[in-house]
Amino acid sequence: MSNLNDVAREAEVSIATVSRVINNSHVVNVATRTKVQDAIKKLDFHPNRVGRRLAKLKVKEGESKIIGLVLPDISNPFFVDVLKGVEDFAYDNEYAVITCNFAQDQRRGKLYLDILQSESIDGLLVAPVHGGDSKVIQLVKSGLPIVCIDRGLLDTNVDLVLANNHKGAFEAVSHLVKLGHKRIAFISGLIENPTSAERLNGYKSALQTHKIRFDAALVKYGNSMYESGYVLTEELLKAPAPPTALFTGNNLITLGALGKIHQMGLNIPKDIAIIGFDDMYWSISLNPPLTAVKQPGYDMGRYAVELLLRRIKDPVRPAVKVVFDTELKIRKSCGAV
Amino acid sequence: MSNLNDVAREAEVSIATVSRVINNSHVVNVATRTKVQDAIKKLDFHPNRVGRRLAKLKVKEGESKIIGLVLPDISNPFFVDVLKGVEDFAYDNEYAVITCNFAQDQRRGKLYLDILQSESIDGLLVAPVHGGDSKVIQLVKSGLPIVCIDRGLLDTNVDLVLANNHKGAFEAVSHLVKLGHKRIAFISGLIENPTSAERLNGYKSALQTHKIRFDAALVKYGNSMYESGYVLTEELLKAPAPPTALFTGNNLITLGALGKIHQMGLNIPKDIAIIGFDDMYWSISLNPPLTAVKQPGYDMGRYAVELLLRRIKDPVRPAVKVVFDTELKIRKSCGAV
DNA sequence: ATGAAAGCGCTAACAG
DNA sequence: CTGTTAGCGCTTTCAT
Repeated sequence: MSNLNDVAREAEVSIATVSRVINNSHVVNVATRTKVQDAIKKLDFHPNRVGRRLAKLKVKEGESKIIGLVLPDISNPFFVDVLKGVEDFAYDNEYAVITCNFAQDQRRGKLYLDILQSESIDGLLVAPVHGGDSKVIQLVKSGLPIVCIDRGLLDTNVDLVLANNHKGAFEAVSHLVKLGHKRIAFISGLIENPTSAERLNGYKSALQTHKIRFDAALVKYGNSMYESGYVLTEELLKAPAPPTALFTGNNLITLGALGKIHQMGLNIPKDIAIIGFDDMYWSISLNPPLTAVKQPGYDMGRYAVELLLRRIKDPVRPAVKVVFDTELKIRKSCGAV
Repeated sequence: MSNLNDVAREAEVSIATVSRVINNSHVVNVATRTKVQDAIKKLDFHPNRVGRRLAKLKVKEGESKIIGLVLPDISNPFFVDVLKGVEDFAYDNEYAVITCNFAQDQRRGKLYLDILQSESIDGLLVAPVHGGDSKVIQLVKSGLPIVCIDRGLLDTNVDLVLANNHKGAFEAVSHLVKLGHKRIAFISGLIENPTSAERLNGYKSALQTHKIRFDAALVKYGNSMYESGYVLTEELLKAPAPPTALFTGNNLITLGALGKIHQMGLNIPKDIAIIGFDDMYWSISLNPPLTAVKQPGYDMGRYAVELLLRRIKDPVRPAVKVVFDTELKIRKSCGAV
C-alpha cells in the first residue's frame, strides 16, 4: 500500500500538494495536479482513511466520511429495508456506513456505541431501545450528530424519522371492524418501545371510535420477536372466547402468528383474520397474501441519512421530527366475518 | 473525549504507562495500575481506536480488532443468518465488524473493498461475486487475511466456508422423484456464481441417478432475486408441458415463485410441488409449510470468523475448505404426484 | 501555488 | 518498572 510520501516522491512534489489534490483543493496548478494524478494512478494510491480521520480530529468539522448505524434487530425485515435505504443514500454521498446489530441486547448496544464513538465517526443513526437510553443521550450531549430512527429520545433535542404508528394501527383495526369483526386481538411488541405503545394506542382509538368495548383479554404483550407471536397467538386462539381477527404488532410477530395458525390447521381468513403491522415485499408470497400496514422503511432510511448529513453540516439547526405515512395494503388475509 | 494525555496527567504517570495498562501489559506495578485505572474510570476514558489503528500500522501483526464483512445481498435471509453468526462470534472475541452490502452491484462491491482496505482492517470475510473477482484476489495477494463465505476464489489459496450445495440439491431432487415427480423444473440463481452451478449440477446428478431425462426446457436461469423467481415461474407454469414440481435455487427465488403460484391460484402441492434451496426460520409460517434445503448460515458465519482469527494469528497456515452439510427439512409443500 | 512542519491518539522500541 | 521519543498517514497553518 502506497502512501502520500510515495506519491509525492513519484510526482516530485511535497506531500502537502498531494493532499491538496486528493481533497480537490482549488489552489493547485493544473500542471501539478495532472502530475500528481498520474502518480496516484500509477501507484494505485488510495488515501488511508485512518490517517485521515486522525488528522481531522483536530478540526471541528467532521469529515471522515463515515457514519454509524445501530440497529436493534437485523432479523426484522423492516430494519433491513431501513439498512438498504441508509446504505444507498450514504453510498450516493460517498459515505461509508458501519452497521451494528445489537440483537435487542442492551449491553451489546452500549458496547457498539462505545466502539462507534471511538472510531471517530461523523454521525450516528440509531434506533434506541427506549426513550431514556443514557448512552445515546450522552452521545448527543457530547455533540455527535445523531438522528434517531423509528424511536425517539425523551427530553432530548434530536432529529427523528419515524412512521405514523398510531394512524397505521388505527386504519388497520378500522378496516377489520368495517369487515364486521368485533373481537379483534392485538399482539404488541416490546411495550417499552414507544413504537409499540403508539400502535397499541392506535388500536384502542379505533376500537373506541367504532364503539367497541376494549377487552384486556384480547391484548397480549410480547417482545417483538417470532417466538412471542407464536406462543401468544396460541394463548389467544385457545382462550374460551377467541378473537375473530388478529392484529400483530410487527413483522416477526406476524410470522410467528402465521406459524401457529397454520400449525393449528386454521383457515385464514375464515377461522381467523390477520393483519400485520409491517409489510414485506414478499407478503404476496404468503398464502393467503397478507394484508398489512406498510412503513416505508427504505425511504425512512434514506431520509434519515439526508437529515444526518445536514446536521453534520449545520450542528445548530433545530431538530425536526419527520413522520412518514403508513399505507394499508389490503390483500386477502382478512375477509368479512 | 479524554485521551491518553489526560489520563496520564490525572494519574501522574507517563502516557506509555497508561498505554501499557489499557493493553494489559504484565509489567506494570500493581499500585500504578490501580492509579491509572482509577483515572480511566474517573475520566470515562475509552481508547481511540483510530489512533490505535494508525499506530499499529507500523507493526506487522494486525491488532486493530476490526474485521470487514462484504455481503452480496442483505435482502437474502441466508446472508442475514450469516451476518448474525459473524457478529456473535466477533462480539465474543471483542472484534467489531464493518458490514457492507453491495446489493449485487460489482462497482459498489469494489468501492467497499477499497474502503475496507483503507480502514486498515485486520481481516476480511467476503462472498465474492464470482471466482475471478480481481479486487479480492489482489487483496489476498497483498497479505490481508481473508476467508471466503459461500463462494471461493479461483487459483487462490484462501480459506473457504460453504455448504454442500451439490448434495443439498441432489437430496432435494431425489426427494421429489421418490414422491413420483418426473417433470421437475429448476430455477437457478445467477449462474456465474459457483454456488448456483453446484446446485444445478446436483439437480442434474439426481435426475441422472434416477434415470430421468434432463430437459433443458425445465431449467431457467435467473439472477438470484425475487423478481426472477416470479417471472421464471410464470414461464415454466405457462409452458405447453409444465412441470409438476419446482426446485428453486435460493431463498428469494422461492419467495418469488410462491408469489406467482398464489397469484395464479394454483394449489401447492396438488398443482405444483415446490422445494426451496435455503430454509428460513419462518418457513413453517408459509402455507403450506415449505419443504427446503437448510444451509446452516449462522454456524457458517461463526466458523468463518473463527477461521479468520486463526488466519490473522497465523498467516502462513495452509488454507482450508470447510464444507457444511445441508439438511432437507421435509414439510408440506411437495406431496406425492 | 507550493513546501516545511506541527500534531491528531496511540504504540513500541530504547533508555534508564 | 517507567519515561522519552519516534513514528503511523494525513491535514493544515504558516511561510515563502
